[in-house]
Formats: sequence, C-alpha cells, structure tokens
Amino acid sequence: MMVAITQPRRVAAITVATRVAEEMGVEVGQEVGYSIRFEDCTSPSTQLKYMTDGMLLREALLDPLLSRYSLVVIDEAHERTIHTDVLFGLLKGVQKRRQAASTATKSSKKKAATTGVALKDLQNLLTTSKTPLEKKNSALKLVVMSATLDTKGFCEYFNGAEAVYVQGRQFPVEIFYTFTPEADYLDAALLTTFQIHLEEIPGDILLFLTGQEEIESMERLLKERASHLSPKVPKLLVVPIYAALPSEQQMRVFQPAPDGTRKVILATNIAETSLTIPGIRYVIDPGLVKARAYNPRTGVESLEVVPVSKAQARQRSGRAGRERPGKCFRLYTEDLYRKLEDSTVPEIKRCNLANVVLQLKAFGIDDVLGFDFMDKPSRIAIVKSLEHLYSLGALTDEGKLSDPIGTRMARFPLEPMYAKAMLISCEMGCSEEMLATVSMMSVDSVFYAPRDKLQEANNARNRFISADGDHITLINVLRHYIQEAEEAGAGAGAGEAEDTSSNSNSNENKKVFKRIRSWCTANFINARSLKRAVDIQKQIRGYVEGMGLTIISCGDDMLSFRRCLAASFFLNAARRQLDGTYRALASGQSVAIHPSSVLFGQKPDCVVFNELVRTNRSYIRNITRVDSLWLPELAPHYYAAQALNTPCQS
DNA sequence: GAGCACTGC
Repeated sequence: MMVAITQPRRVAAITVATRVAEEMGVEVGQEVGYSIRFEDCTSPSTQLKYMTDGMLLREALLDPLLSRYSLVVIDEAHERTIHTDVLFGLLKGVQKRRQAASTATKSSKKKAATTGVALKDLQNLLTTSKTPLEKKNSALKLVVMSATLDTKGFCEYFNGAEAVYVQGRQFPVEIFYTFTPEADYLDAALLTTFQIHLEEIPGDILLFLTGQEEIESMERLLKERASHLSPKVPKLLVVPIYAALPSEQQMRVFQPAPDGTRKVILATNIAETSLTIPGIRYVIDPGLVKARAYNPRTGVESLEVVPVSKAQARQRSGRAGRERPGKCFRLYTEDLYRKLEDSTVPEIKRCNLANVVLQLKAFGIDDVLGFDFMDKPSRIAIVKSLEHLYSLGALTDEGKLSDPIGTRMARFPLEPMYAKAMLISCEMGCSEEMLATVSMMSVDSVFYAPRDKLQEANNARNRFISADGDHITLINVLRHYIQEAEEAGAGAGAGEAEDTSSNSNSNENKKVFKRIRSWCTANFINARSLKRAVDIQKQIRGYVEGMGLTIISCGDDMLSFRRCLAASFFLNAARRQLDGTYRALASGQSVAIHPSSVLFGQKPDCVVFNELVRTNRSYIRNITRVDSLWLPELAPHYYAAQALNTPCQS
C-alpha cells in the first residue's frame, strides 16, 4: 500500500517529490513519485506518492475507500484550499468505514489523526504500520500538517487527535509598524522603498501590491523617482511579477541584480506562497490583498481589496528571513495588526459551490447540507448550488445525481455548466467546437494586451474576430494555433511541442517550440495560457471518448453551434433593454458588455455569456449573440415561452 | 471605452 502526500500546488508536489527521492537515493517516479494533472510520474514500485490535493479527490471518485493508501498526509493544511477542505470531510468518512471494516477482524485501534508531524515521526508511522496494512480494508491513517497557530480547531475536528509541534527553520525578521495610519499606502510604500534603499545595507526589497494595474503604476513611479537619484547612490532595479505576466518576463525576478544595484520586486500574492524569490532581505507590506468574494444571494463572484489576516501578514514578513535575518515594514499601526482576523476565511466559504456539491453527490453523499465540513459554507450557498445543478439536469427531483447526465458531468474536470455543454454538444453535432470553447474558457485570457502596445494587440486580435462573439473568436485562435503548430512540427501535436521524452529529435522540437512561440508573440497571444488550453482539450477529448460519445465538428455551420451555446449557457443569458443596458435574465440584474468583448459596441439583442465580473459596474465577458426565441425553445424547463417572445425594441 | 488576487481537476 502507498502513502499519499498532498500539496495545494503542482510545483510543490514536483519539487518535494524530487527532493525526497534525492535524499533517499532513488529516481523520481520509482519508490518516490508524484501525480499531478497532465503528468503521472509514478510506477508500480511507488510507495510515497506526492500529489495535488485535487488529484487525490479525483482518485477518490474512482476508489471511494482509497484502498491503495495506508496513510494520507495533507500538507499545508493551513492554506485551506477548497480541495483540502473537501478532502478533510471525505477522509474522516473513509477512516470511519475502513476502521469499521478492520475492527471486524482486529480489536485494538490507535488514534488515527495527528496534527503537525516531523519527518522522523512520519517514517515511524510508515514502518510501524507496514504489517497490518498489507491487509485489505485496514485502517487509514491520516496526518495533517499545518503552519497554523491555532491547532485546537484541527484537533477538535479530527476527534481530539494528538498534536505534535515541529520547530520551523527561519531567520529572525524584525517587524516595524507605522506610528499613525497611512492615508495613502502607495505613497507610503514609495517612501519606504527609497528609505530602505538609501539607509539600509544591501539586499533586495519585496513589495506586496494588490494587482497588475497597481504594480504597473508603481513601476512607473519608482522608475521615474529612481532616475533622479544621485549618481553616488546605488542603482535601483524595478521588477514586476504577477500571474498573468508572460513567463519570460516572470523569470526576471530570479535573475540576480548586477553588482551595486538593489532589486525591488513588485509582487501580488503570487510571492506570498506560490514562488520563492532568493535574495530578499526587506519586505514592505501595505497589509492589503485582492481576494475573491461571493454573494450567495445573487450568485455573483467579485474581487475585492481587503485587509490581510494575521497569518498572511506573518507569511509575508517571513519572506524576508529565508536566507538570513531580515526586516519587514508593515505600513499600518501595531494596533491595527492586533485587530486583523487571525486567519484568512477558508476558500470554501468564499466561492460558488456548484462543483463541490456535484463532486459530493458523486461520492454518494446525498445530504450535502449535513456534510461534516470543518468550516461549513452558508446554507444559502449550498442551496443555490443545488438549484444550479438541478437546472442543469445533474440532479433528480429527489436531489440525487441523475444518470447518465449527472454522473457524466461529475467525471469531467470542468465547471458543471461546461461539463453539461460538452454533453449537449455531442447531441447537437458540434462537440469539436464546444471542446475548443470549454478548453479556452477554462484558462486565463489568451489575449495579452500590454498597455503601451494596446493598438497593436487589438489589430492582432482582429485577425481572429467573429461577428457572432467571443466564443467563436476563441475557437478561431485555437484553430490557427493548432494549424501553426502542425505546420511547424510536421506531424508533432501542438501540445507535445514542448515536452518530448526522446532526445533524438529534441533539436527539431526546439525549432518547433521557437516557431510557435514567435507566432504567439506576433499575435499578442499568451503562450502559457494557450498551451494549457491545448492540454485541457486533449484531456477532455479523452473523457468524452471514454464515455463512448463522439467528437464531431459542425464545420462552418456556426448557427448550430450558437444554438448549442444557447442550450448550454441559458442560465447566463442577457437581453438588451430600451436604455441600451442589459438585463441578466436569471438574476434580473443590470449588466454591461465588457469592453474587452468583440461584441462591445455592437448592441446585440440577446446574448449568452460565461462570466460576470463586478467592478465599478457588473460586466459580462465571453459573449455570443443568440436569438432570444432559442431560449424557450432549447431550455423550456427554465424559460416560459411567453416571457421572451416579444421582440426587443431597438 | 475598462481592467481580472491565486490555485486546482
């Protein structure tokens, strides 16, 4: 039997597996391996399996007792990802069932859950548990590793499990607060940066900001001020980093600054946990973060700038003490720090639960409201998700998973609405187009539009534009990309261009990769996003075919495809009002077409959309024009025919 | 004519 160790992120699973394999003197993929989406690096001899928490959830769908594992270790549990929280509840249930099965043959039982365990304890657990675990249905051991200060909550949730404390390795970081609250934190950050630069010993600065726009404007300000520095003062090198930045530019943060130059990194939360930048001695923390918020009543998700939690503030300051002692400047008062929340609200309480509820139903948990969550989402959020799934036909009138629709939907690694769209498209003869659409919808925007080259970027996008809307435009991008990749690779698939296992043709592959990359650059396309979309497309195609369904293209019959979009996304339909604004038909709220849409300024009568983002206004994005009469025709259970057959006045 | 933190299957 194996040991599973989960991580919230893919890179973490790979790097920890690699490190452990190295220390054990084995090759990664043998005794020690990892498993993440699109990449399974394990073998029959694998005993320690590092994986993303989402991957273990997927495995649990196929093997609800996790019978291949004797021990599951949940690492970084304090991050409380949505996957971690669902795993908690599931694993408690699995423990109970396996315990019951094993106590039928054995009488004495040890406590199974432990919080915060050192590696050597872990090894003890492994060795001592070997013999009894050879038996089928033996008890499942569970270790939860968390950097949280409040272990009580974890121990209570895991039935009074014992806590083991491990000293972390970290250099001291001196914390400074402001004496009075700052009226303008950006101005304060600017001043603090130069104060450090002029008064402190060498070492790079990490400044946390809330988003791309803030980073871009701070970059301009810092560069402008730095150009006025006296020539006697060391130079200041400003480097931005955020997730949407193309990877070539992201790499700049890892290059050491030239001698006599101090690097200042302007980062979003990406530098808090996802990546570690060497050379940081100073951290500037304005104490704010842009976080996802969810209003279960309206079902609208939004991004809002909110104060960080104490745990986040500590995580940020820790970034100054990874290689040597450092300093952290918090741009708020100590009193304000004391008033911050202890920890960030778990993700499961801040987002749409449609997917979580669908997965739970697929596990056979019919009473989702009674599920043993460590932090329970609000009742209304769960009920909203149940209604959503019911509208999509995933649930029966009794609230059970419908078959085959619901069971098939749960198998797709997609949002429920996209999963349903795939199923509908197979019946409507345009599954190839829908496959491209859901793949493109599942990744960050592939259009890269830097502010200084906006016009050029828009011109590039015009080459792909469809007058019908964004979905077909995105299909065009994907089609062109795959064509380009095929021409470049002469048979090599677009997705494989980068990662070939054989070395004999690696030069050939390098050439292919280079050509594709320059095509992306020339067309202002984010290569990372598009590569991901191609990977997803391949994976979903496999799932569809695995269900015995066929992928067929409607060719140029985009009318059929748009009808299919209407049939799939009827819950996200909007109609133009007399005053030119739009009304979302399901919620009744007033929305506007986002300026990034190809339909912006086109005034279509009726549209379906995939995303509603709330900023100053509520904007809909990724939109296709449809005929309002299609809605009652294709979704009669949702739209009464008479409600929509009055033409819109224009 | 505006702007989307970060993950994950």
